[in-house]
Amino acid sequence: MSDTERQPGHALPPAIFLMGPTASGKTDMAIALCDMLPCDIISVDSAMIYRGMDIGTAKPDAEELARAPHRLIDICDPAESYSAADFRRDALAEMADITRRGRIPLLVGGTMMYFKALLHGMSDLPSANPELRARIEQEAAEHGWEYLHRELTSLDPVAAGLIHPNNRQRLMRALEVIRLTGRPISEIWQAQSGTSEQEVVSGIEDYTYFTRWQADETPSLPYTVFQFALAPAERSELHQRIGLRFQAMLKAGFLDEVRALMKRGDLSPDMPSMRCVGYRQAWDYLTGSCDYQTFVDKGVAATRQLAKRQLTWLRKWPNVHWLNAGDPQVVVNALKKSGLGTTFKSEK
RNA sequence: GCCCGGAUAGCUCAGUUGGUAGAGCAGGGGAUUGAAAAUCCCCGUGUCGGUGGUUCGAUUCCGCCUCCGGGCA
Repeated sequence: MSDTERQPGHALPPAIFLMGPTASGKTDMAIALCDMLPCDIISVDSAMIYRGMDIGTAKPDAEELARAPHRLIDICDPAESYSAADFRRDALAEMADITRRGRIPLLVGGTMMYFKALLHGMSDLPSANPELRARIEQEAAEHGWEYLHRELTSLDPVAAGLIHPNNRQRLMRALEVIRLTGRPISEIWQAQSGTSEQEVVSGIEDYTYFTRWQADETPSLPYTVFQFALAPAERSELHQRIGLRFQAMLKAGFLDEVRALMKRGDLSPDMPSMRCVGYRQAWDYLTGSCDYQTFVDKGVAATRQLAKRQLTWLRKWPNVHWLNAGDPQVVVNALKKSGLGTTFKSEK
C-alpha cells in the first residue's frame, strides 16, 4: 500500500463509480447522468459482457444504448469465459481512452469483484488453465476433495487455512497456481504491490481542479475516484423491485431468449454464462427439471440472494457516498460540492 | 351424512415407544486475488390446529370441535 510512484504536482484524473445491488436503478441513473455531465459509461457487469443475453441481464435496450453508449457490454460469446483480471485490463484501457478525450469515465455495475480488482489491482498470477483444472477434477474424483485440501495444507498452509475444504472452486485455484508457478498462492498474494499502469494514463495531466473529496487512497488505480452506492433504504423495497422486474423480464420474452441460447447446442449449464442468475433456473425449467412456478420462485430468490451478496460487499466498502433515491442531480451536486463538474467543457 | 388421512418454523415435511422438537427451501449475517450473477461459511423457540380428559408430566395417548385432502353415499 505504498504510494511511491505517483508524481507530486500532477493530480489524478477523475472517475466515477456507480455501484449497487441488482434492480436498484443504476442503469437509469447512469444514463441520466450522461445528459448532465461529460461522462462515458463503462459497464462493470460480469453478465452483460455476453452477447445474446439481453433480457435476463437487464441490459439497456438499443434506444438507451444509442443515447448513452456502454463500453464492455457484448464483448464475449456465451461460450467464452472472462475474468476479473480481464476486466481490469479492459476497463483501464477504456478509462484511459475516455480520459484522453477529456471526458470522465463513469463505471456502472454490480459486479463488486470487478470494482475491487480495478481499484486495488490483482497479483501477478497465471490465468485459468482448463487442462490442469480437468486433471485436478479427475484427482478429486479419485481421492476426494478432502485429500486435495490436505495436499494444499502441506504445500501452502496459509492458503489452506483461508480456503474452506468445501470451497472447491478456490481450492482448485490455489492448487492450479502452485502447479503452474511452483510457488504458494499465498506468497504471491503477499508479494502484490502497486503495478505499473502509469503508462496507461500518460498524457492526461491537465486535471488540476478537484479536491480529494472521497478520493480513494490506494495507489493502484491512477484516478481520483468518486464512489456512489445506490440502494433503497429498505431491503423489502429492493425485494419488491426484484420481483416486479423478474415478471417484466418474463413478459419481455426471457424464456425465448434462453431457448435461443440452448438451441445453439454448444452451451452447457456449467459455463459461467449459463450460471448467471435467471439463466440457470430457466435452463432447469426448459429441460424439464422443474415446473414453471418453481422456476419463477427460484429465479426471484436467486436474484435476491445476489443482491444480498452485493450489499455485503458494499456495506464495508470504504469511501462510498450512499444514495437511496435514483435522482442523478444528487450525484451532480455531490461532485460540484467537491469542485468537480463545473470546469468541464461540455462538448456533447 | 359416514369412513379414512392430514393439521408441527414463512413454505414443504420429519420426529418425539409420553419428559415442550429438527431437516430442506426461503430469509438474515459473513467471506471474497483470472468462474464472482461464481463458490463457500455461520444463524432454527415454534400457543407442535382448538378444547376437555388420563398422567407427576401431553405436541405425543383418549374424547369432542374446527379446517384441509381423499373415499363412500
